Amino acid sequence: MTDPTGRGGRATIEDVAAAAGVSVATVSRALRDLPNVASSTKQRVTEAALSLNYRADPSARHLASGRSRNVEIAVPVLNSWYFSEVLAGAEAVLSECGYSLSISAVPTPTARFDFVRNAVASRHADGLIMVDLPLADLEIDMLENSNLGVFTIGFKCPSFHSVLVDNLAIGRIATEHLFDRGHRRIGILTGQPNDSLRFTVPKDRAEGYRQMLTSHGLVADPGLSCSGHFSVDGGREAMNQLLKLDDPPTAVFALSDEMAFGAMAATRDCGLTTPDDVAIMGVDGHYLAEITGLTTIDQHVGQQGVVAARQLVALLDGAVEPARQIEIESNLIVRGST
Amino acid sequence: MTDPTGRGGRATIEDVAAAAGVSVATVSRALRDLPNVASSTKQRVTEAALSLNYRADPSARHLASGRSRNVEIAVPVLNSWYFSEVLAGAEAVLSECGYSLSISAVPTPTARFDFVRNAVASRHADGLIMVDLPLADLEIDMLENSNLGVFTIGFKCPSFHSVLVDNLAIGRIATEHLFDRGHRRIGILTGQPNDSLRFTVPKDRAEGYRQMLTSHGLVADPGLSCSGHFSVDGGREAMNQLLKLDDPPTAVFALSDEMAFGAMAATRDCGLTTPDDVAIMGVDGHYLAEITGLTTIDQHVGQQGVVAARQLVALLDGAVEPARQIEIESNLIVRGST
DNA sequence: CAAAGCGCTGCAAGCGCTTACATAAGCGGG
DNA sequence: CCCGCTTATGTAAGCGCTTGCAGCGCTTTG
Repeated sequence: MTDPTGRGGRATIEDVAAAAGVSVATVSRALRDLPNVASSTKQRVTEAALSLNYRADPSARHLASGRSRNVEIAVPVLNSWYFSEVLAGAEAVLSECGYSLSISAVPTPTARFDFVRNAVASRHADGLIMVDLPLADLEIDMLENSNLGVFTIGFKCPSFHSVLVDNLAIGRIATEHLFDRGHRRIGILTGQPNDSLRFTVPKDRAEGYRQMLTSHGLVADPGLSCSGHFSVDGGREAMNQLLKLDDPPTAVFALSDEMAFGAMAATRDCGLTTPDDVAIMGVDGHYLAEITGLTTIDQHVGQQGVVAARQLVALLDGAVEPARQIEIESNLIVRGST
Repeated sequence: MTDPTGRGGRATIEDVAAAAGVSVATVSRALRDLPNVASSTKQRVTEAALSLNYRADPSARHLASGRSRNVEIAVPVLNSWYFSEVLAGAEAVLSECGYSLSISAVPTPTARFDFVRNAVASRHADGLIMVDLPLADLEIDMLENSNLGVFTIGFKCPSFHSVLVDNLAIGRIATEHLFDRGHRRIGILTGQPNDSLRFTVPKDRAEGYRQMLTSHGLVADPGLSCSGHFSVDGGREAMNQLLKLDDPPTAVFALSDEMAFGAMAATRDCGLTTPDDVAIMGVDGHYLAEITGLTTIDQHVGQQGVVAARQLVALLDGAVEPARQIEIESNLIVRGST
């Protein structure tokens, strides 16, 4: 088993062919379960491949067939709960389907442009999954002309398939929940207005919030809205702003769980308690929301990665025409913070 | 710019050669800054490549040169703060150095074996980074005979280069800190004894804890030690055990921040407060430790990924012989929980 | 019984690069 | 002025696969 070929444990298709007493073409066909291979031959080849620990070279395969069986996933940052959850979901499906997964962190518009251009030009992947990276027109153009399979997660792009949550509904459900709890002064911690990432997400959720207030005959008080970075610190700072008000809100809707964590910390630092002095809720279904008692709206992040990967594989394997837009359901989880 | 070649935006080296009026060999050399290319020629080639948006096909390059300029990183799970932090650090360095990054989740010993075998046989990467995945002898054998560059993070493996923290010291420092705070009944939340992942980590940290107690003339009371899964829930359950004791510890050393989060939740659920009723500290430098006021030992996880990647690139590029074992410093961060 | 069809296999031409090796200039010294 | 050396470029042989096509032996059919 240890290095039978003397080439670093690596056997080529020719070694297998020699061992099985057939041509390389037959080996290739047998190992890929193509038709027109006698079952006795297939068995001999399979055994030879197994005993040589043969695995087809992905690069050679790519070069010859035009398909790399690799997909690349781009996220704004890697060290974030949200994106690692997506990654985990996608990886599970892709490895299961025999695809390899490359990752890239794409933190700026420039990096995004370079990423797209490189993906199109180098063609090292058959498909792309872009997570929370709204594309510029030029980038869309390049991708459209590239015959790469493209899926987006977290933002809509008419040219490509996408996996989405209904952020409008999320905003409404959250606000409704706080309203049901008796709150009438409901604040909101939104994302940075000109945040280059997660573009439409905060906008839509905030819009849902406004809609729900309106439908209850309330008006969205701009004074109760504070924007910060989509992060723990952003939430903390924004919350501090709201708590400084003469008449602060009795409940706050944070647009992400991490912002909500920050808000809870800010609240605690001011000597206030949750939910008595101020109720707080977030969105995401963060794994620490349970432990911190945070009410949240679970948007099944891992599932988004799973679905996108599954559909992308279907697209690349040409089995079925996958749905162009898939909505992942989200659901309210009520905990102590409200 | 949009699809000048009519081939999905993809130009080959031949297109560039034609555009620059030279042979493909010259293009290849010019674009890789090899010597013996006239600077005028190099410029013409560079311009042609730019205007065609040419990027060498990585697979063709791999096939021809034997080097893939790809590294693969294997982690037990992807959706975990720790591993995503490592990933982020490694990705930043690798992409900077022109390497692509493939990832694999390797949750079981079987998966690990398959991963190693596949990496060796398919040879799709030049190098491997194994994070917290102690290798079996057979796997070490395969890798040794494979001329893949191998780096390990979080565990020692004499055959390969590794990036480590001094877990013994971490255990000592943590215990010392609690001792300094006046605690004499110091409990510990350790990892599962037969946890197939993060093998030696809990063992070493617990050993440091014991050493420090001993050096202060105390004995490690086995009754104050409780093992659970290296996770929030694991910490919570283990802490619940300790709190049920007739004479519970006044301070608890959790072997990871996530366990500490669980422990804090358990404490709160019992109506006790931190640090007055029981002090708690963790290890990691988790991004939510600050917000939760958790005293921790920052082990600079992202930095571990950075260093491993940087050294691996040096190894693969053959520039310098990288150090075989690199220790990342860790430092105590004192917060409200103690 | 010849022709046609089918199942299985081999041959060989690439896929887009890299890299030995060959070749062609240009240049200075004997 | 020729030889040998250096420098710049081209030629072509792969790298390890896939795949269109041809070919072989059989069975089926008119």
